[in-house]
Amino acid sequence: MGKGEVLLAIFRELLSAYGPQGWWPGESAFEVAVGAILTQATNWGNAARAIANLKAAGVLSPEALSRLSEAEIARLIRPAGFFRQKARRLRAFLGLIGKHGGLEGLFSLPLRRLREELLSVPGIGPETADSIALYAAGKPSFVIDAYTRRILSRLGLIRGDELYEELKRMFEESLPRDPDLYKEYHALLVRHGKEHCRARPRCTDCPLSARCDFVNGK
DNA sequence: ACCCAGGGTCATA
DNA sequence: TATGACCATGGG
Repeated sequence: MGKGEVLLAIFRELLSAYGPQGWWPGESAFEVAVGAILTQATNWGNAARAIANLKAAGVLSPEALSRLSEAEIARLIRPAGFFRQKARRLRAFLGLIGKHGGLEGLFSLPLRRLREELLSVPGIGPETADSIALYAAGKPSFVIDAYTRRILSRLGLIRGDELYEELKRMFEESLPRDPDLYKEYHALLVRHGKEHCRARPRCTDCPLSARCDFVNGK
């Protein structure tokens, strides 16, 4: 079985074990993009509180949020943690949106350019850029995170020290270029990581145990 | 009293 | 290139 087929098989096994994750049910593309920044190194529940605050304040749109100062944004998103940094990052992102005449303009760019533009924003790195491109813009851009790296590493499919872009390329070359597949796969990897593949190995059995080097004592 | 969470940046070496 | 410090809240 080639690596591509293995990755597809793993996807089917995870989907069968956990079911569809229904990730990122934002009411707008902007809300989803804001969520991608707010959830950096932060529990989603905390990011969701911050989003609820923005919504309650009626500023969950590029136009409305742009009228707030950095300090005002910081106050609203406080539950998300790192709130001063994230307020600055949100304002930087708003700057990019303005530069392209709105979110529609930005998201109508070809994926490669959209990714470059997102990465040019201070505070938006590879994972956040891919999360926005995939979950907010609906483009086929696979998201790599710490869970993905750890899971593949435990399965013996990678060494673990590969560069972000390298792992991203591996998934994208192995899978059909389908945004919905990318979304579900990443969400399933996070779900599986939380439940069975923490930093401290303590699992003895899981949906992927047949493939797992750790469980099999290697 | 820890540990951790859907990262990224910057200063060092 | 590669570590370490830093950012900060809330839940388990």
